[in-house]
Amino acid sequence: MAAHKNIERNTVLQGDSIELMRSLPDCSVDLVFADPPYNLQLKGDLRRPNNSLVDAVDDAWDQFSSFRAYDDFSRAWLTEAHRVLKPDGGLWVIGSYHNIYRVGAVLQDVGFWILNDIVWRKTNPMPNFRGRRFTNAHETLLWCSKGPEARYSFNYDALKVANDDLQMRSDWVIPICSGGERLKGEDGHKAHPTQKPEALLHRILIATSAPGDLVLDPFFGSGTTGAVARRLGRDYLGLERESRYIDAARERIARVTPLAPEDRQIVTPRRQEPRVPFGAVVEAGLLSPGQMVFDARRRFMAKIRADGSLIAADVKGSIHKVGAELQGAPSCNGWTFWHFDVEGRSVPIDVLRQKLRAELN
Amino acid sequence: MAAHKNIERNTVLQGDSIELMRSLPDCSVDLVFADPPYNLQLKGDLRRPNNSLVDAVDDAWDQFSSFRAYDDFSRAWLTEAHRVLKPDGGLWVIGSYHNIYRVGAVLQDVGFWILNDIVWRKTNPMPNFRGRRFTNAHETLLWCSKGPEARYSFNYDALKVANDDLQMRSDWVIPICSGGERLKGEDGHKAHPTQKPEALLHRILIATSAPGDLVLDPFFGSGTTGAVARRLGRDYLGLERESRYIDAARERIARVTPLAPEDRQIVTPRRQEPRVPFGAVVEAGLLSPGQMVFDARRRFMAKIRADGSLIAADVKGSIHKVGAELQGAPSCNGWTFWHFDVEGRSVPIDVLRQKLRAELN
DNA sequence: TCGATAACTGAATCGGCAA
DNA sequence: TTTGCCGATTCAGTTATCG
Repeated sequence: MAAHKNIERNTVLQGDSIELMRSLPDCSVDLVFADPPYNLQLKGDLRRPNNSLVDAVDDAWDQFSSFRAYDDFSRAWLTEAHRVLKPDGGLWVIGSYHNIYRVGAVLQDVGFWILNDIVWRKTNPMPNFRGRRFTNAHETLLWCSKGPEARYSFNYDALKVANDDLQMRSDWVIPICSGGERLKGEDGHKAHPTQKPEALLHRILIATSAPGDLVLDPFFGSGTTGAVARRLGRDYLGLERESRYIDAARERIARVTPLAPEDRQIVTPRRQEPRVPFGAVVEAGLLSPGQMVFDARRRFMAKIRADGSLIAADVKGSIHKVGAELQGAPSCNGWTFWHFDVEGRSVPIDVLRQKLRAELN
Repeated sequence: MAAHKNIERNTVLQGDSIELMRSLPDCSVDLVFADPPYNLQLKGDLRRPNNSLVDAVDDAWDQFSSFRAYDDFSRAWLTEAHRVLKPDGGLWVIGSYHNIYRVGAVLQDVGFWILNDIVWRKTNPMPNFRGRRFTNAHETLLWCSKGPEARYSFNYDALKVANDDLQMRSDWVIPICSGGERLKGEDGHKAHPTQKPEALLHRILIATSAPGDLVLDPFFGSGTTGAVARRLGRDYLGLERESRYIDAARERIARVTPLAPEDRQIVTPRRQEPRVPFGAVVEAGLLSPGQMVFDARRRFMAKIRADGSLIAADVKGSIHKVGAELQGAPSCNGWTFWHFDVEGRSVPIDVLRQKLRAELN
């Protein structure tokens, strides 16, 4: 067996993912997040009805000669991921219908055990311009443990609180990565063709890792995993072949401010409420972990945490629960109770739900 | 090759799905809908495509042998489905994370071409009682053509209209089958463990079949496919092993009232409207040779000639070709690009085509 | 400076028919 | 089998431009 290096944390290694993984020791990472090439098989150009050209993913790294070749590639990196993962660790893989059925079958063959498949429902997908199919409005994530009997970590209560005390479902509604979050090169063009939204990684890391955990991303790309890991106090190790992506990722991660430990804490049990969850408001960046909220008359204050829970003195939980307990009331509608500051004016957080609701539906 | 029977329509055949499919002729069905089992008792059930028995019984019952056995089963029925399907036919398969990645990989291996994966998002899924995973709130459907170059039928316009004039997306929000729709046995218990909602089949049949089409369901179960096919004026052929399910399904389908042909009509696909050449508009005197047409913003002008061609400076040809060349675009729909004056207002020439179409019926 | 409007963009397996 | 032509086809945004 090859000599395995100790892992240096919070770095990006340049090279072939599979070879680099072979240099890592057994059972050394807590979580793997992988966004492998999708093997899109695009033929000609595609134009919008207004004749503009769609900027397709036609990079060499996404080209495979056959399903067989793609399966071999998948088996190679998934085998290494399995070896490198701690016994109680977790694996996440994201893909589309082009590749996820290949990847899913191979990861089962390699020994991983699927815990859930998660659907990322995009609020703003690209339309089907020719009207030949359904709008391809989602991507799929597979969440796995190391084997059928393996233990795994899942912060059930944190997610439930972030989801307004309802169990988090297997379908997640999150916009695609665009606007200010999207990394641009010096030419103003997108720095990476398939940058993932930070909200997606935020939910994944909150759900299935703890502060101090080591997260391996073998297809690091623009470094979304690293950026969110750093913000949430997780360590990361990125593997990436293209130096231009590595440069962009390093710069991006350096700009991230890690949250204070108390702001990334998660809660202990409890429960109830309706649609657009407060956690989504936090994930969307409309409010930030660490930011304060208060009631209309400023008698009570609470601090927002990374999982979408609130904390005030000895009370912690959902926006509803914390509001109720502070008032000594049996219940409370946190959406209308809690406010935040916009240029000195106090505004109920419900406006953010309405804003998000408009986006999500 | 075995002698293949002619297909009797709107019946349920009792027996092993794979064997029964082998008795059907090549290229004889328009659509396959399959809800394959995945809780198989791997005891002598499974046969390879060559009809040999899978030895899952004797092997140590491990993950690998069970996946292999399930793959063999999937390959066998998907191979037959592919053979039996017409060249322009479609395939739908529904499954959950337990089996859909096996099925998806095998159907690609067998030659099917994935057109979309569809997420059936359940509004009322069963909660995760132990709180160890995300609420499993969806199932996955795969929609395929017979191959990468194959044609397929898709009623784009009907779906768009049904969706408030927005393209139908790949995520469908549909409640699970319960209440009055759920078949009950004499004991009051559900008659079938995985009865699918009729709303799901309704959308599938409207989207990818036409009245009179033959729909094959090799795992007929409670007969949802048959019931919806009958209501929508499609023919069905069900295959099912268990006689108790067949009895329930036949009774159920007999109670269905087929829609009147005019009620199952869908919007006329715009692509299928009768073709009207621009020359016919000129011949009908709706526009005159010598008259000028121009684009909406009056950046380009052209003159109509007697043969129904346009001329602008050094460019001449069809309404489409001249529009494309003037814009420097690869193509152009001349009907919507070119306008003419009616009482000072600028109107696309497409209104004249529609007028002519109405006269021609 | 501001509001209205135009232009641009996103992991996309995106024609059919006749000659 | 290949070529050429007809003509059908987009949603939710963000950024840039114009008045």
